Order: sequence, then structure tokens, then C-alpha cells
Amino acid sequence: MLDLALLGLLDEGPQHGYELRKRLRAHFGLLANVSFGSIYPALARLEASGAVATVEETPQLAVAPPTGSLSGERAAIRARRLVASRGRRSRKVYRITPTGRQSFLARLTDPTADDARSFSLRLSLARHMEPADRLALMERRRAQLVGQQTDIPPTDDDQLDRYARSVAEHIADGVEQDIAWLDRLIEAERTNGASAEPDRRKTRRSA
Amino acid sequence: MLDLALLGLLDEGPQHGYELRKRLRAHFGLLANVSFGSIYPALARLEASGAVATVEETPQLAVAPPTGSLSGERAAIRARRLVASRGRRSRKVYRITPTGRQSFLARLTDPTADDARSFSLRLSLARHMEPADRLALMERRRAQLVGQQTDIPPTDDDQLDRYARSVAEHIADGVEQDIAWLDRLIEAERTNGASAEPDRRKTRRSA
DNA sequence: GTCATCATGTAAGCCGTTACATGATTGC
DNA sequence: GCAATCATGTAACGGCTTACATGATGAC
Repeated sequence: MLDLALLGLLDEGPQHGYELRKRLRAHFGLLANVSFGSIYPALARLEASGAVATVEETPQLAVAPPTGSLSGERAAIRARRLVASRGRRSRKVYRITPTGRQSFLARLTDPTADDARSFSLRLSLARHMEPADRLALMERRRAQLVGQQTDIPPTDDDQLDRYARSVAEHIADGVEQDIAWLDRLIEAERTNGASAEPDRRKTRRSA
Repeated sequence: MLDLALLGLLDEGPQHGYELRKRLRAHFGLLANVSFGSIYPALARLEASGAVATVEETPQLAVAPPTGSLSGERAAIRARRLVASRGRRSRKVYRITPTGRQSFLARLTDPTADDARSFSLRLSLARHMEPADRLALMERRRAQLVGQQTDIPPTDDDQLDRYARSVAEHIADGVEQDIAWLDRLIEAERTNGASAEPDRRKTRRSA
């Protein structure tokens, strides 16, 4: 789940761990409000598996401004990994590899891996998918939700107290609204299925 | 979280693990759709901590019907823990202890432990709380949700693609509806605060 | 000079899962 | 006899969290 989100972000350009965390929150909101204790090991794993690679300096970002020659020697010795752009602490910039992009797409559309938790994240990344996969994702999720409705009969206990009943009803309402939302998405997907191209987006790599 | 749910159910009468799992689903729906691999260790922990105790047979259930004297000897030898009521496999029936009831109430109202995940479960069990604690629980949750709205500005990125934007909007809608729901609950809680007594419910122990 | 922010990482723990192992009883 | 359901438990693993350790840099 985290891997998917990280790869999705890295697809928009090389970034380092600290920045990735901020963007996770900005892009995915509550879906991926994840701690550093998860992110750094995840990046290390992804690097070990060849899905991402560390970048040896991002030249267009490191304009090497005349920040100062003071204590230059000391700084140069310490800057092991990367000469920090604009004097920051050394940071490890990652980029997604072709292999990584492949496994990203494979995992994004893998029907065996879509649980309730990862659905919203997957849908957020749906622009990377083929229209058919996108539709399949939505319909699998819809079926799951309908299954919940029938599995657990709506507020089956009329002997629940008011609080428990209120919670049950609220949850049932939520499921219903999720289904309605999906129906709208599916409908939209079907109507302009021809006009919607996969993945074409103003990828602002030079932002 | 699971402990809370188990204690809440056991407060309505002694039950065994297998039954508890079914009731978890029935009472709390998706909130506590938990596997046996969690339940049995949880019950063992609760027993070790003194919150629950095993019952030495529930006489009113084990009516000892004339099921048969056939193979009676063999069955009697194997029935180690409990003489099974109506010939079932031996099962371990738990009841909540006074200590358990105390820690249940303490944990239910503990303000340091209410994260988003456990809120719905706590509210489902709100009939066990004092009106003031109940109100406090709701208002803490409301504050959390409002905090989310401001922390993560609503669909802050107008450069998100349609899918990501749709997800962000849907989540924002959900948060808004949760707040509206809480407002209704809080309002109801304040108006009939005097008339609502804590915990009085037709506890059907003899069902 | 010290505090907030940027930046990376490790270790321990929590809370659940799946898979496995075992076995009794009921119904076809 | 065989499968489904009832019933309890263990072991391994997953994915995240918090807390800890370290350190640079800029602002006040």
C-alpha cells in the first residue's frame, strides 16, 4: 500500500524521503498519512528490489548559488551522499526505474490485492490504468460493498440501544453513499470511455 | 480495541470464543469483524489479567437432555474442560469479572486512547458511560474531524487529476457528514440529557 | 545559544492477519 | 463415509506505530 503510493509519487519526478512524506499527505490526504518510520524502510526495500534508484544529484535543482565559501571545506568533507542543493543536509533522492514503473502498474491493477483499505489509494492513481482495468477496479469495489450490505443485514438488531443503532445506521449510510459514488464514477467511465485517454496528464516534472 | 468489544459483549452474559466472534459481527458489523487468531489469544490475555474468568459450566444451558446413553463413557472421558451442553465439543465459557467490568469502563472513557479507529466502537458501547463522558467522547471526535478539515485543505490541489480529485472530494464529504452526524448526536445528548439514564437497558441475560 | 525545521535512519512493539493443527458432532 | 459446522488453539508474518539516535542549517 505504501509502496504503491510512493511509486505513484516518484512517477512524477525524483524526490527524497522527507519531501515524499509531505506530498503523501497533500496528495492522498488521510489515505497515506504515514510516519518516517515506515517511509525510510519502504524506500530502502524498494531500492533493494530495484524499483527505485538513488539519484546522484539533481543538477537543475542544485544551482549551486553563492551561499558562501565560509566553512566550505568542512561541509565538503561531510557531504557524503549528495552535495546538498542550497546547503541543506545531505539527502537521498530517489527516482523510479523502468522496472519499478512496471511493477507499479502490475500491482495497481492486480485484482487479488484490492482490499477495502487500498481501494481509495488505487483509485487516486487510476489515471495510470487502462480504462478496462479502471472499470474493473470500480466494479470489484462495488461488489464488495454490496456484499457487506447483504452479509450484515442493515441494523439487524432492533434490540440494539440507541448508540449502537446510530453507529450501525451511520455506517450503513456510508456504505450506501459509497456505492452511489461508485455508480456515478462507473457511469462517467462508461460514457466518456472513448474520450478518456490513460495517463495523459500535464506531468510537471520541471516544477 | 478488541478487548473492549469482547468485554462489552461479555457484559451481557457469559459466552465462549466461537460465539463471541459471531456476535462481534452481528453487533458491531464491520467494526469488529475479527478472526479467531485474534480472539482466542485476546481471551487468554484477558483471563491472565483477571478481567474475565472461565465458567465451570452454565447449568441453565446444560439441561442434560436425554440425548443418549450410547457411548456415554467415551464422551465423559474426553470432556475435559466442560461437560458440553447438548453434546457439543467442549468449549470454554468466559464471564466478565468485577475487575474486568471496572477496567472496561475505565478504558471506554479514557480520553488518551480514542483514536479514529476505536471511536465507532466506543460510541456503540456508549450506553455504559456517564452522560458527561459520552458527550466528551463525541466532542473529542468532532474536534478531530474538524482538525482534519483544516489540516488538509479541501481538495487543495486543483492540479489533481479527476480520479484523485474525486477521491479527495468523496473523503471530504464523508468527514463533513460525520461531523453533521456527530452534531445531531451531541444535540440529542444535550436536550434529553436529564431523561437519559446511563446503562439502563433490557439486558436479556436469560435469552 | 537555542529552537524549529529539515533530514535519515534503527529498534521495539502493537494489533491484527493467514495458515496450520486438531478434533467433535451433525446431516446427507 | 464425507463434508460442513462447531470449537480451540499456535506460529509466522505484515504493516504500521512510537520512541530513540543523530545531525545539519537557518532564524531569532
